[in-house]
Amino acid sequence: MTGAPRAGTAGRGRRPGPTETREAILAEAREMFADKGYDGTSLRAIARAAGVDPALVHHFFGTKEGVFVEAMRFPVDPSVVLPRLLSLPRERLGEAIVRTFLQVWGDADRRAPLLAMLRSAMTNERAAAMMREFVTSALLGRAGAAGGDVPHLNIQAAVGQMIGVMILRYVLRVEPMASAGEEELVALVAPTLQRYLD
Amino acid sequence: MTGAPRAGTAGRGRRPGPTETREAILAEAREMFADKGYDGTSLRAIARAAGVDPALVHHFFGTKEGVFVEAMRFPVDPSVVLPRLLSLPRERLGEAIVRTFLQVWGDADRRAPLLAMLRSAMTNERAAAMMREFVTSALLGRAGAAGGDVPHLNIQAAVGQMIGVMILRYVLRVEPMASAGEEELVALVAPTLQRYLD
DNA sequence: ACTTAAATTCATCACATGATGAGTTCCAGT
DNA sequence: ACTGGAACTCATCATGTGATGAATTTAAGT
Repeated sequence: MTGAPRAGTAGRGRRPGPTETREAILAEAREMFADKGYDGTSLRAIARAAGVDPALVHHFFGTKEGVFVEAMRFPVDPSVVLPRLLSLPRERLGEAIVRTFLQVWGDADRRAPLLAMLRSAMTNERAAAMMREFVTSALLGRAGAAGGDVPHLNIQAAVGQMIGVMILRYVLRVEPMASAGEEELVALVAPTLQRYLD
Repeated sequence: MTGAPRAGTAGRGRRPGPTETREAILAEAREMFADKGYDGTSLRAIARAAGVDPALVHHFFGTKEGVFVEAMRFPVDPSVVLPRLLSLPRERLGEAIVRTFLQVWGDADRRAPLLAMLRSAMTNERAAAMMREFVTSALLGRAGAAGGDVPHLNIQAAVGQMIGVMILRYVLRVEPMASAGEEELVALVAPTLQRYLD
């Protein structure tokens, strides 16, 4: 017997076969950041969840912020979605936006990075800066460039409405907001957006 | 010379004169909780800010949660404000609510506990529970009891709108929302609330 | 004046955190 | 077959965390 490494207690060194550990770590990281925010998530907890030594996380991503940045691949590209929305007939804009939000947030995988961003931005200045930047340049910038005559303040009121609803629905999970149906919510808040953006 | 304690390096034991340290600690705590949320604020940081030994914080409040609870004396009593709002003529409700929000949040001292609550609720389950409870029983309960025929979902949409705006204004501090005037905001979002609550 | 209680610090505990450097095992290109 | 690098763990550091118990000084109650 040539002292083959025990199966259960995989020791040191590279594992045989192809490796997908990096992706596994990222997946766990996304989930934990979404759940606890940047500051509330520890490298070691991520490593533990991925069944891996903390140093490996470091090996792949260098620093905690490195993990965060990689984990934040946005699940919705504004440069794709916004033009599509803006090309719609004006009177259907409100409804289309609400539907888009509900669809993206309704899917756990696409919701995770958004939740992570939102949670982290509340207590971490760096994350807040990212989100501020997103709101101002990705949204306001593009909407303005598209021949928009809508005041920035109005756009932000609309963004605020959506952020608030998402918080009540997915962070605080208050009823009945948490389990309201898509149609119900569209009927309720689409007119609000419509009014802001007219 | 009777080895009188040096003035600068106050040593052990009680300080002469009347004592207001407890309040000082609470004040710093409120500020830090508002700034960083529950998890982001450390007992030691509070103590440092108050110029006091960490153990003293413990002496007064027992545990970190104890500090939080004491620091969260709500600066607005729903059982006072809500009836006043609800007794107004229906068509001025939206405006009155927006004005109330802006007033309370405009004052740094009254804003602090609210910000603390909001920030903490995003990452801390216990704080989230407090806030959920607040939304459901303090708001929905009371509004329902006052002969309100407004669906809960509508009320929550209104709450969401206000939460979202406050986040953009006071947490992310995006412009122009951050420095918009009271009248401007009233004109913008009062009609939204009015529609939800009609 | 004496005694109890409150206010305050000091010295610790046990534990979690992010980071680093070195060692081991395997894969891929030659 | 050899070798460079990638994957992976271990041991360890310095620091920060919430909590506790004892010691000291002052204020209040009698």
